[in-house]
Amino acid sequence: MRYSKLLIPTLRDDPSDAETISHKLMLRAGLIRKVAAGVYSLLPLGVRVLSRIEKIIREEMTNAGAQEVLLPALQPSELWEETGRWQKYGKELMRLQDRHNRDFCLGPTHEEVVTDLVRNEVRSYKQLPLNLFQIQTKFRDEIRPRFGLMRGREFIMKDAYSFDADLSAAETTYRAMYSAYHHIFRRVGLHFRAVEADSGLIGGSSSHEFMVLAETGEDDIVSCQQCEYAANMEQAELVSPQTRSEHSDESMLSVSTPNQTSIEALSAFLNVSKDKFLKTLFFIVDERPVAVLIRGDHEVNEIKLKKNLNVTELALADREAVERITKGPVGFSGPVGLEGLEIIADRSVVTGTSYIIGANEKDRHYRHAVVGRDFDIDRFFDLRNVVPDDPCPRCGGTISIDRGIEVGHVFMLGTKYSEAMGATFLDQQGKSQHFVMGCYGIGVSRIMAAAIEQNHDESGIFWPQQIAPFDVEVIPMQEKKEAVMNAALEITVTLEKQGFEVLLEDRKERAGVKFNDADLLGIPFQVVIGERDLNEGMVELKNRQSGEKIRVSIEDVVTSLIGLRLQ
RNA sequence: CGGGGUGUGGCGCAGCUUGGUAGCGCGCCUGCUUUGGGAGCAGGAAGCCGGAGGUUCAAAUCCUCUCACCCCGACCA
Repeated sequence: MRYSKLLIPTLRDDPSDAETISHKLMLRAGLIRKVAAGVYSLLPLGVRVLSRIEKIIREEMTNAGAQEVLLPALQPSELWEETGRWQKYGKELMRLQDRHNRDFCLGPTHEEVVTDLVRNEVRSYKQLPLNLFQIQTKFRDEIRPRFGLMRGREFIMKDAYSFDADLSAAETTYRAMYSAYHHIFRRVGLHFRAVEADSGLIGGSSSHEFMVLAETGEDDIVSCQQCEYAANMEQAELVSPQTRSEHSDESMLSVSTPNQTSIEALSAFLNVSKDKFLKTLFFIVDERPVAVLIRGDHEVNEIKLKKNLNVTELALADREAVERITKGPVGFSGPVGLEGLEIIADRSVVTGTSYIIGANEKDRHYRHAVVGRDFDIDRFFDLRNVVPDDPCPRCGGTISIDRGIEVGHVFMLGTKYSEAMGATFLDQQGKSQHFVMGCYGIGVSRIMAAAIEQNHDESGIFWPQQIAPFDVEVIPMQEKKEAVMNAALEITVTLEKQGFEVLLEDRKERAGVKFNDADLLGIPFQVVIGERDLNEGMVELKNRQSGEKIRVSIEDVVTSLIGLRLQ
């Protein structure tokens, strides 16, 4: 393919509205252009990358026994009413009405549509297992779209839904998908890790996320240095709390702490380490307040809080609510004297231990407040995020916390949707049973962004071979010289015959421009053809990632590249 | 939604404090020269200064309102 015929609008400067590496480079390399916040056009090079990713996904999904369908993006509200998600999905659901004022949404996910399809068409256990997948545009009105393709309001997703006769069959399917996902992410050339995850709004029992390790990731991953344990921070369990017994025989003492409203500030002001404090936070659960106590050096994990309280919605109380509950200003809240609400605490808060707490009074805190003596806690749970000092919940080993980008997610759904929508089949005994379902997502467009996050340098992108927009870029230095251009054409044709996709840099540009753009685009190999070398029958072969350049004879170029190509 | 920031030729920015002819670099078009890591010279095209209202003889600049986008937090592939 000729460069001069392709729309590859590269940019010299970083665009002002991009912050992350992948976002900047996708704009600079002419892969995407923004249309609105979280909405992008994919340009020819972007589409080529995407197609290659899709091809790998299709192959692996098909190998794992799934079959491709294409479900509608436009979906009627009725189906969503059946599962209750028309209400529950909230503002993230892109809703619209047709000319008859009937409600529709643009699908953020397809459990409803696929379950509807299967309940209508599948009657017998003999038709199971069934696993349907599609690669399609999803719509989510994200609270905050960001980082280009990383979190868009419209994005391309591969989603698959499996239907099995019973739990053990469903688990077999789940494992097959889990392993197919490993193949997929290995083939697209990403460094990733599968971690235990929360199942979120989609619901269901067990779930794993596939995380690409990268600084710019939006998730924290907890993983053990010694054993195989790895989990999303949202999910990461904590075993027995570290028991600290700081008994104090002194009675509770009110101290002056003018304007010290944060643990950070208090710790400095009183010269006491943060773990000696107890934070008192208020959450509104089903319109009722709950006080949550947690050590000053810890953070509340809202996912765990929701699970332990067995609710799906909760919110941090606003200033007004806090003042009503504590009868004191925000920033000085404490558990002493609170009435009419449940007080719960993280398990690291230990009965009999003395802490510094808010006094529910402006500019005052209490020292020597002892749990069980000066105030009581109704219930203890695992409520906090893991911190680097915590032991691995499985083996007690050392853990590390890294950033990751979620590119895939597999869920065991069970019968949640089949029950809600009355999707049943007849088993061998002729008895009606609900399908046991699983669902499996991959952020296809996000993989493109994640790949760049992992594969770039100061000059630009270096694509993993398997998903690069082209395999080789052929660069004639003096495109006007007939001999040079002929050699370039000849090499291009020969490579194409060998199955390479080749970008021929035929633009009338200076050498520097071609080199810099080539490095920016990140095609894995560059064949540089210059008059000087050509007179000796040689060309230059450059590996974009390593920067290594070798001189090879024209006859050997193709052979060399075949040797370098990953199968 | 809360907090912070930015909107000026295609891209990156200056000008705004102290109102008075809209500017710079890159890119783009023409020509000549150059040609192995973002060329030089000459000529040229291109901007309702995000939008609306106001103040003023006069607004990119001051005031009010609005919209869009980016970043930090709660959601997720």
